[in-house]
Amino acid sequence: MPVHNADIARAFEEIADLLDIGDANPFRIRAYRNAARIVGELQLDISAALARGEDLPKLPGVGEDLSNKIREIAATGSCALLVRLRKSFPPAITELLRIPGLGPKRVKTLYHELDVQTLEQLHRAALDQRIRALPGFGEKTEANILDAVKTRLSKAQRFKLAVAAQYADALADHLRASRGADKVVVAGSLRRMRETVGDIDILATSGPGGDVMDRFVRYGEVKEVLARGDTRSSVVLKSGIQVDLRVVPRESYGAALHYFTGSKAHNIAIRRLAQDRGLKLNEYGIFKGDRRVGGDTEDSVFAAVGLPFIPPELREDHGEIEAARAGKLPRLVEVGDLKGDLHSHSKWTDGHHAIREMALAAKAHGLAYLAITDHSRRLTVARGLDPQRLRKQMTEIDDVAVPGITLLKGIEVDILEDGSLDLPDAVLGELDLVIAAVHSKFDLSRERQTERILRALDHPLVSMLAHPVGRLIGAREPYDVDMLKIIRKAVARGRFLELNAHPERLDLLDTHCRMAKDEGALVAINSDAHTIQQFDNLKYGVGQARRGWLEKRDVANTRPLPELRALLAKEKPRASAKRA
DNA sequence: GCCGTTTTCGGCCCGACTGTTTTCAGTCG
Repeated sequence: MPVHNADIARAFEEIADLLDIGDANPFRIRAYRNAARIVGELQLDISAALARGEDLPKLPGVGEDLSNKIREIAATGSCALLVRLRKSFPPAITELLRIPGLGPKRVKTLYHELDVQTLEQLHRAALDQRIRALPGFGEKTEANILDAVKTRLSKAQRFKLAVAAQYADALADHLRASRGADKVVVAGSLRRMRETVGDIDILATSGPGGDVMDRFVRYGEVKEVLARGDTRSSVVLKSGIQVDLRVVPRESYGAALHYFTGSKAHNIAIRRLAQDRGLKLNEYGIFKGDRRVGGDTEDSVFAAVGLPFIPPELREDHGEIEAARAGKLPRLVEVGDLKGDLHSHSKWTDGHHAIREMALAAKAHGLAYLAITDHSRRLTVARGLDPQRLRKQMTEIDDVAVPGITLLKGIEVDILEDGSLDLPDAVLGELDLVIAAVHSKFDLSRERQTERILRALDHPLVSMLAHPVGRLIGAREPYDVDMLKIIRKAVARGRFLELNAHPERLDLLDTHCRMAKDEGALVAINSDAHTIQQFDNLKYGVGQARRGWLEKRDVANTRPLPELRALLAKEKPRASAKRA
């Protein structure tokens, strides 16, 4: 059984948790948490690399000791320290740390005084009112614990970006009408365009005497107020999502926005840089001694540590600080760069609108070309097209003339289990582009699934691979594939990789975008629109692309139509020549 | 546990809110 990076990361997290409960040196604990994060986000498959005889790369914050532990876990699946720690505390106890309000100190007390080891025992202890008598606990704390355990036992969740954005935008609008409110902006992981968010962070600036905080906690959607202060409050909305609001003076806007946008790892790295320069950075500004030297804008925060502005999507401490210092930040792709959309559906299969309506909507979104790519026959639930209906559809596309936008004839053709395509070459050859997609047999082994897709990419008529890992966020796991092999095949054969912008897909993943860029692949950011409204989703695809460091030149559909056609033709020596 | 043209020892990001306390520990982001 191979040990994945995630397994190593999980082992380090558990060590950190157990050390935490055991009152270890906080900086030692931090070292393990840092290593867990670094390993968990690493592209390189560690155990595979070690198995090939390669050495571990130098990882920041991972020294000799932790490197040895990584090797140990990669080889054995565990490590001696973890085994030893598990003997000093019951292993399930780390679950208790996930309860909001419970940290290592309280968990330790609960364990020593009440022998609480599991969520169920915690629940029982709270119901029996045994917790309130403990030192440092009280009735209120006990009630909060009981509440938190109940929701935990039901389930905690993350929200999809597009869903959270709806709640956030509505609430931000509500707050903008506050007395004294100046700026109201959504920050946090939403601003960084993460595919899911755990909570919503909103920042407001206000002069004295404003009522932003009052309006916030009295907002009609609020189910519960978790905390209420002058500068910070937290609420839970009826939808279950938590929202934190921070209010700062106007001059602190930039420092607060930077701080509140995160990520945490990025913030820590930037604060270290500030420290190195004898500066102190907090959410109120940049300080030299007691003197405030900046912080009104985010630019001033970066400038204080000698860096250019770093776009929010890059702020994960994934090399953006080093790139900024070297003047090598990417110029990230923007929504306005998109000239067309290469994946959409119509009433012919499972779309909801006619081809003409889709064309008008795409044009209204500023696009110059749109590919109609309905499903192929195997997808019977979508009334997939057989060659006959596909040819009929081509005729209709020829007849639909919407000035200002060009329609391309395409298909989203199923990749069958053996890697062959669901329609004959003859009809595929008549199209402008062919998107190949996996819609069945998601659970093939990594080897077979990868081979299946590689074979499809080798097919001379294929232009692009749709939603490469096939996951549905929160609903279906990605299929197991060797993405590096797939990306390299796409490069070798001149195929595009899709970044499907549908909020439930966002597939390519951000990490795969970066891999694709490094390998020189071309990505196409497509809406996969099934309705005229869904062209709006392109912004989420662009957000994901930006998280993956993609620039305009990395994205195929930023090209004007003639260039795109040339790419499609060049990379597919086919059709006319073949039929001749 | 990591790290270093000011350091191989002594630092390690920084502040807000809650609840239980009478001045602050614990937790969170």
